[in-house]
Amino acid sequence: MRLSRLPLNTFKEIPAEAEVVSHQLMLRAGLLRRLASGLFTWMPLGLRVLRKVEQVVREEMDRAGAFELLMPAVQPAELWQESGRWEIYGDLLLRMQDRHQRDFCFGPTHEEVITDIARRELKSYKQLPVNYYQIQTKFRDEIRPRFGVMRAREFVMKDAYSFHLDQASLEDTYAAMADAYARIFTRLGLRFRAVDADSGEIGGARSQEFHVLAESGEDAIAYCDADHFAANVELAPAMPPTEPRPDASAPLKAVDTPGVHSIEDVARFLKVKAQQCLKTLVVLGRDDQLLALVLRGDHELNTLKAEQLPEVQKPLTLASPEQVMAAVGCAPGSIGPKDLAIAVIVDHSAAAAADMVCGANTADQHFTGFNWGRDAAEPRVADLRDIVAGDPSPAGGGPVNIARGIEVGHIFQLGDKYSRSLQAAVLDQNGKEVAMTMGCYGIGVSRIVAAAIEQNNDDDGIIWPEPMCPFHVIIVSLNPKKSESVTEATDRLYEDLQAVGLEVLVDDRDARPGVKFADADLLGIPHRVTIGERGLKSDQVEYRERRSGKETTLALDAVTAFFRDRQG
RNA sequence: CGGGGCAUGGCGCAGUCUGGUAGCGCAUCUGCUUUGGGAGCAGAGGGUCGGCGGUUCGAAUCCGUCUGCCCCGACCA
Repeated sequence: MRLSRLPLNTFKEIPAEAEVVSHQLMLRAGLLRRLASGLFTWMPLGLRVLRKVEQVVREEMDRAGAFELLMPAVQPAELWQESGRWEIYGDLLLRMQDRHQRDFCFGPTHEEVITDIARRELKSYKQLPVNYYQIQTKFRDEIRPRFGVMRAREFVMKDAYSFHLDQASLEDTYAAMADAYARIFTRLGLRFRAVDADSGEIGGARSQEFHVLAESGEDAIAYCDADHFAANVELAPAMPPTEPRPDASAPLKAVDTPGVHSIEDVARFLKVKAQQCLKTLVVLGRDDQLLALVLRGDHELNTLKAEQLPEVQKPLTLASPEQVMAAVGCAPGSIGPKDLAIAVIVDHSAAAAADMVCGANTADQHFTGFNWGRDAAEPRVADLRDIVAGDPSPAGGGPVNIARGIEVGHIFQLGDKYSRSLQAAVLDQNGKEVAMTMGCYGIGVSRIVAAAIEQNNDDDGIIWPEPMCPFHVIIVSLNPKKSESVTEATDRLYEDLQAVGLEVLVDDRDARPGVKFADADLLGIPHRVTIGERGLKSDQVEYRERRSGKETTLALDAVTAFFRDRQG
C-alpha cells in the first residue's frame, strides 16, 4: 500500500475524548474514528489489524473442530421471551420494532439463536458433540461506553456454543477451547493469563477468563507461578491464617476520637497501622435485618464472597447511615463488634488478630486493645475479603502476586439453562429425550486490538506484536520527488519484499523525513527500511526495528534476503 | 442510573467572571526556500460559538431549557 494514496491523518495532539493510551493511539494513528458514543469506524489500517486477529481466531477455532456459521445480528423478541431474557436483560438490550410493530433486538449475544438452531438441527446423540462459532458484530447498550474500542457498544466478538449429550463431553470441549484460546493469544504475541472466574449472569458450573496483562487493565488477577494458581481477585479464596491468634496483651480501653471515622483517619489519629484496626461494614441481610461484616482495616470487602453468605441480601447493599443509626445507635464511622446489637460475621484474618482498634458504637469513640473471646464472643468467621499480594496461594505453592489484566476471552460451562428453556433436546441411546448440555466461549476480537496496544506501546506510539501488525514493513522513502534513484530503489524493494510474502507499506509521500519517521513510529510497523540518497550512493539502506529501536545498515541488494532469513 | 465536568473552523485550546463586529497553535490550500526525526517565510480558505427560548440597543459571554460528549461508581468480550 502506498501512503501517497491512502488518506491517512495522524495527529500530534492527543484527542481530548481519549482517556486510555490505546484509544489515544488508535485515534492519533488514524486507525479508528468515532461516530457516536461507543460506535466506531475501523479505518483501513485499523481494519487490517482487526482482520488479522479474526483470522488467527478463525484458524484456531477451525483447528479445534468448531464450525463457523453466521447468525443474524437482529433477533426476534419471541426467542428472548422464550428464554426469559427479554425481561431480565434490561436496558443493555437494544430493542427495536419493524414496520409491522413486531419487536426485535440487536443481538448482544447469541445463546437464543444458536439454541434455536440446535433444536431444529440436532435430533440425535449421534450428532453430538458439536461446536458452532461465528465472528460477528454485537451491540450492548452499555451504560457507560469508554476507552474507545475496549468497551464499545458495538463490537466484534467471536462467540462459540457447543452442544453435548452429557457433562463429560462438555468438559472435553471446554478443555479443547481452553487450549485453543491459549494458542490464539500465544500466536497473537500477547502476554496473557487464564484465570478462574465468576460465571456471572450467564450462570453455569465452571468458567475461565483470559486476560491480556496490562497495567491499565480493569481487572485484578491473583496468581502464583509456583503452583499455576490463577484467579480473578473477585473469586480467589483468601486462605485463613495458619498462625494461631496471639494472646491478648492489651487492656480494652475506650478513647475519644472526635471526628475520626475512616480507617485511614483512625490509623493516623491513633498512630497505628491499618491492619491493627477492624473495619465494620453494615449491610442489608435477609428479611431486612442488618448485618455487620468485620474486616481488617487494610483489607477490602469482596462483594461476591459476601453475597455467597446465606444471611446477606443479594445484591450486596450497604446500609444507609439512617438504617445504621436506627439499628445500633451510632453512625457508620464508629461501629465496632463489641456489644453490637446486630449479627456479626468476621473475616478470617480479622478474627485471627489481637489487640485491635475498633469503633465503640458511641459517637466519636473507639476502643483500643479489643480482643475476640475476651471483649466479644468468638465470632462466626468466613472468607470475606479480596486476596492481596503476598497471601498464600490456595494451591499451596507460596505467596501470590497480583497483576492487572484486560479480559479478552471467557469460556463457560453453561449446562442446560438454555436447552431447557428453549427445549433443545436430542434422543439418547435409549431413545429417551434429554436436554443438551451446553458450553459457550467468547473472545472480544475488537477488544484484543486495544488490549494489544495497551500492552505494547511507548512514547512514540504503537508497537504491534508482529502477528497482528497492519503491515510487516514500512519503506520510508526520503525525498522521492527529488531523487530518481530513491524512487527507483523504493519501487524495486516494494515489489521484491511483496514477492517474498511480506505486507509492505511505502511512505512515498512528499513530506519531510521527520514527519515520515514520526508516523512510522506512531503506526507501530515492526520493521522500517529507510531509503535515502545519502545511503544509496554506496548502495545502502537503513533498517530499524520498531520495538528495540536498533538500527543497522544493509546493502540494498541484501534487504530481501534479510527479511527472508528472518522469516525462517 | 447517581455524582462531577465539558460543548467555540477537521484536531487541541483562549475568549465567558466584567455583554460591544470571533482569536491562537496544529492540520488544509498556493508560492518561494528547505529536506535523515513532526521546517521557515508570505499569503489563502474554512466557524449560524451544541439546539431552542428569554433578558438587552447589542449575547460565544447573562438567565431558562433541551441535547450531545467526557470522567468517577454498580455490569461485561
